[in-house]
Amino acid sequence: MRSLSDPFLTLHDDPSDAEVASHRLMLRAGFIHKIAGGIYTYLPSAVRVLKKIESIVRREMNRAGGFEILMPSLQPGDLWESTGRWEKYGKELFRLSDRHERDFALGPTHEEVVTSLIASQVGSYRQLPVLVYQIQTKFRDEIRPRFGLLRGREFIMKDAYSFSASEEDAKAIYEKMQEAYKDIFRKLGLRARMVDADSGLIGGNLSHEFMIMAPSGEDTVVSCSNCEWAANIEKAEGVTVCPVCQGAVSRETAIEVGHVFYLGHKYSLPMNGLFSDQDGQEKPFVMGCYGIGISRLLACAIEQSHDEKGMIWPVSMAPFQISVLPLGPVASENPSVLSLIQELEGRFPDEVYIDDRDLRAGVKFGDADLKGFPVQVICGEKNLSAGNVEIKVRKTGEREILAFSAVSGRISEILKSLSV
RNA sequence: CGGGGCGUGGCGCAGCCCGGUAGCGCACCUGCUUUGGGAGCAGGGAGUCGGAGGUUCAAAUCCUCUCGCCCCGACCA
Repeated sequence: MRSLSDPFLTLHDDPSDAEVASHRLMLRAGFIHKIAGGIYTYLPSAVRVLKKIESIVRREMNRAGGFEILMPSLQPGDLWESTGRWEKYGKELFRLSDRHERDFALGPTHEEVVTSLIASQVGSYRQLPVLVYQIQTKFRDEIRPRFGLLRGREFIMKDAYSFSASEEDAKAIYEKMQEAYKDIFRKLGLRARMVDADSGLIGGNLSHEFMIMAPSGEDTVVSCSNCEWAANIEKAEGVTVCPVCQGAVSRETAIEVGHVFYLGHKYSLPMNGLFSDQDGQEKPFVMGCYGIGISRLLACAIEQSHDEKGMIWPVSMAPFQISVLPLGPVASENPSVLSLIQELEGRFPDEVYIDDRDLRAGVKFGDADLKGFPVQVICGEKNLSAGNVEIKVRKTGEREILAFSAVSGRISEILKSLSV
């Protein structure tokens, strides 16, 4: 991709209405555009990150035996009546009515829709367990949307739902999903921590959250300095010593990026989600549900990895892995540079961003650091005339001067070393 | 919903207290010079001052109402 054709500008000044790093940097770097409070357009760079997050999530969900579906956002009110949540969900549910005055909701979550789906498709224990998931836009009329993509009224979520014949089977899936989530965050290059959690409006009596430690977090995690125990403060109110090993506990702010719930019969009972068991008896599905905030992860990655100059993307999520900066008027026409670009595009397909704008070096450096692609290839005239180019690693600031022929091989090594 | 703050070209702001018909920096367009860390000169385009009422000869400025946005608290991926 070439920068000349990129219509979305970067900003030199910080936007006045953004406080936290991810919000500020995404506005400055041209990743998002606000249309109303808590509602954003994702611009090309952000979309590329979202697609990368989605593809990692999708791969792990499929590996865990999930089937991808896509349920409607527009949901009939009666469905919500059937579980009592039309009342209980309160003001956070976006409600609307059609031309016949029938009630509808914009889905904030999909337990009702998915339970009615599976109830209609699955009648026998032989068909169980079932794991379905989707990646979709959710709507929640938040009390206070804030911090850009960290708390929006419209956001992208991966939600998965499991249906099992027995409690044991259901707990096995629950544990499998915990492992899948750990894999996902590790592959994304994020440091996440699993903690005991309260299950809130979704319900059930067992749940764990996945937390990204960050000063801008709205949650507080209480954790033991001695063993692995950790919990959301909501769950660990008043706790002064670790309940497992009696060790000392400390508190840290964090951002919730994933949540797994063991639901039991909470939705299957009121909604008549029944199957015939081995003994011919009708029994309710034992359910679980599992969410990951996809668009929130985009913001979290920045919260967890940035400096005063801008974003520092992990290789797995970077909009582009490589940016090429030809400096000066003749560098972008230089035949060696052109063939280097061609070579890079061949070896790293769709991962090369070329800043071929006719701008001063400082502007290009500033934008490259702001956008934070992992490796910068700097083609300045002095190095060019000696047959060399410079490589800079965004994360460490390390620079190397290399012959043209060595560049793409060296970048491969660097990307690999950054990925672990 | 309570408390605080803010709405003036795309972005950041000044002007408001003390009314006189809109200004600065960045960005954008044209030309010349410049070219390894956010260049210089010259010229140019762009704003119903969030909206509606009111006071006044005259309102960005004063008054009333309203809408929106941000931050702090009670909810959540």
